[in-house]
Amino acid sequence: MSENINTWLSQINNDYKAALSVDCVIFGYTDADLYVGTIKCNMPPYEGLPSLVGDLVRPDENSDQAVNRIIIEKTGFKNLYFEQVHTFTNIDRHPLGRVVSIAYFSLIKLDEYQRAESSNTKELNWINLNENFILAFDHNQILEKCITQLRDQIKDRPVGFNLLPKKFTINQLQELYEVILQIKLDKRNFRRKLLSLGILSDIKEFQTEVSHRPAKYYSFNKQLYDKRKSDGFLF
Amino acid sequence: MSENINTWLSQINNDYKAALSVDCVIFGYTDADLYVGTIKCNMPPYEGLPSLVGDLVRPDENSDQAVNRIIIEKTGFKNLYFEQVHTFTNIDRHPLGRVVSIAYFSLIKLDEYQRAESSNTKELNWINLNENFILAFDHNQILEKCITQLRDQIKDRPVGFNLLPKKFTINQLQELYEVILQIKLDKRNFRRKLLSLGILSDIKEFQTEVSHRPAKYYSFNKQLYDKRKSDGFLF
DNA sequence: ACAAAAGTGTTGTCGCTACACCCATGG
DNA sequence: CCATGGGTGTAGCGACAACACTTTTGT
Repeated sequence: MSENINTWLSQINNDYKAALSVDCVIFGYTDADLYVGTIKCNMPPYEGLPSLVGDLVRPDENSDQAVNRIIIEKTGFKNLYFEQVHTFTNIDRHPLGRVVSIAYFSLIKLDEYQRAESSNTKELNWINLNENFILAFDHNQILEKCITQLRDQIKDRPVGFNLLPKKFTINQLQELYEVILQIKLDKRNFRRKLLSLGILSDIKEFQTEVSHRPAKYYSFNKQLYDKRKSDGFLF
Repeated sequence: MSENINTWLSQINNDYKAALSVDCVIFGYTDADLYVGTIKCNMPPYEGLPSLVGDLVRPDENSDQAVNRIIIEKTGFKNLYFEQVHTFTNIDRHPLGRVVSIAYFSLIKLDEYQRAESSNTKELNWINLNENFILAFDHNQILEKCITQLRDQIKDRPVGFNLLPKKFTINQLQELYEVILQIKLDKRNFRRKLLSLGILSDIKEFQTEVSHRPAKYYSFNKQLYDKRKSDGFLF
């Protein structure tokens, strides 16, 4: 930091301060498509446009806590996985003054969201990422960065596992990869690869009430993952 | 953002604001080792400890601009490549109050730094990353995150090229990789791999005044890189 | 002629891709 | 018994790792 405490104390006042906000890119996915959850912006000059879900970070919380709060508020999900992506600091990014925004992404299975959607959760508008659309503020830019990051991450980190229910089938995992990366994967190769990583636990459960051969459920084994990570690499 | 402008306007005052700072992890490398550039902290309770180079972001600049300013101040290098890594927001991370810090990393060849070190650049203390040491504030944590990021990045992005002089030899590039990743690489395989990427230009120049066979200089060809990136993947 | 770093090819292995059919269940 | 998605094996190819000697320059 600066060499002099006094410099600090004086600078830290007034216009050296900024409002701190977080913006969440909440991805929602179905069998076929990837969406982003938005709300309607009511601030000129962006009135009426969709915007990402965000809020100011309160004085008594850090940004992760703020994100957690917002996600619970908007989706009702209490332990959703999320990651910090990038911080946007352009001086004119917000009409009301200097607002710095820390961008996060998260991901949710859309039919679970709809099933869970309860009395008190505010409704999100889901926009299909295959369409073109304009968001308020610099939110298109934020969204782009988050999409890129999500795609990069999923290729060499088990982000996908954090994003699925505790138990899932290999095919569900594959669908998630396909939707995120927008490519078609080979069933056999995908299964072989993922199982060979040795980070999935066979929990000896099967689907029920499906009108076809029931699939085996697996869960993500974090211990094995951490162990393997400390040895060498992964994926 | 929030649904109501008034919410915004009122909240944005007072204790909802934070001081905004950047901290730079300036890596320095030699043939054999990787270092981090530090200054001496004079703020209790961390007085006397080394700390990362950082400063407040001024009201008229964004965080990238602040980083650029700091790097020029401390190293004299005008176009050093740098990247944003992560933002640290814990409420008690700074003794003087709420200071949010955006972490960046950069990288410099140590002998160039020493050669260029001029009258007006403040001196940095270079700490070898193989040693154990304690930094002021949460700077050890910031440093860790930056090291991880640098290692991850270099594996699948041409970060390395941005970090070298405009013209460099393949062996210099290899040394950089070896120092950063802390592994020994095979000369032939490295050369083959890098040349096969097709993003290096042979600039038809050779080392001079070396008492051994002079090496060919290459430069990073950004056009080729961008082209290749838009086709498919890379590395 | 010697020291010092630059530069060069081949072979085995492992992981990825491509591809088509049988299995278990519900209706 | 039919429809639906679950689950399996193999062969060819390409990328990566391992490995030692010759070349060019300065002294």
